[in-house]
Amino acid sequence: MAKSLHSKLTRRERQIVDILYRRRRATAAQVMEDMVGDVSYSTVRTQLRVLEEKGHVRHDAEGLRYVYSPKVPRSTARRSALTHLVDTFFDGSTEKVVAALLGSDGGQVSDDELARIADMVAKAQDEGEQ
Amino acid sequence: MAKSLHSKLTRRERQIVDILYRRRRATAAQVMEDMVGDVSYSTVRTQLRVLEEKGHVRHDAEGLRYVYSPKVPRSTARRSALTHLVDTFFDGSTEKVVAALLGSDGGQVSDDELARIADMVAKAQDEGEQ
DNA sequence: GCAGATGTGTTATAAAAATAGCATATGGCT
DNA sequence: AGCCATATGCTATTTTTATAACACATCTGC
Repeated sequence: MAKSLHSKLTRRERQIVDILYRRRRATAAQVMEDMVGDVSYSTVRTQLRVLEEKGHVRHDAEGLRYVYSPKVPRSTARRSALTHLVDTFFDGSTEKVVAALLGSDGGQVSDDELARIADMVAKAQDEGEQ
Repeated sequence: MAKSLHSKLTRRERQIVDILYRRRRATAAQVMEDMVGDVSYSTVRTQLRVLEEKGHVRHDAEGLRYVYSPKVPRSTARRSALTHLVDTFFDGSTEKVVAALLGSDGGQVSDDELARIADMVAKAQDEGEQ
């Protein structure tokens, strides 16, 4: 099994990369905005640079400023994270994840809801993955 | 939004706690077995102790030895992790996660498969969550 | 009842991570 | 042209993490 990309990042690094995945791309200033707790701009920049050195992140120089983005494609990271989560918390059971996703109120899944699943899945598939 | 429990753990700590979630409960020796790379028994024990001090893990003294388990209920950690993953990689879209789970071969979802989802969900719900 | 395997308690230390300061460059605005 | 806000480049330092050694306790089989 391919080891998750995950595991090589430190706490802060993970936090930053996650922000980049959410935003797709962001400047140091934007990343800083999204950080919990207060971290100096300088610190964030340093982390981004280190992340780049380690090969986890890249930047495009846009005019003057750097716009950072994760080097690993979102779809790849996604699958990796999903696999890890399913293994760790759901005994490798896809069904259990689906159940957890749908039963977020802790309640039962009605027939109507099942019908909705079909629609959701079909729709998501149509959208095509970036 | 409640911040994920996740974020407070270091890399190794996260790795260890994940092992505990997979196994539900484990001795230091068992945790060591599951660790990637080789880490000494002593190291693992130290980490477990630190995790316990920090309140992430607890142990039951069973006869002589300690059996460790995560302090945060699996179901809670689960939901938290799932939420974080959905937000980070799936734009908060439950549908997209379901699609990713089902389309693991990158292919389309057939009607048969949709029928299977219904079964899976119903089954998972029956099992009831621990 | 003793030797060896398997545990725990405690403490030390090297390595890595997190944080941030200072110097300098650029772009826009008046 | 000069100033200010916003950037980057480089470097230093503190804090945290990760690792493991050593000492002592308990159980097990002979």
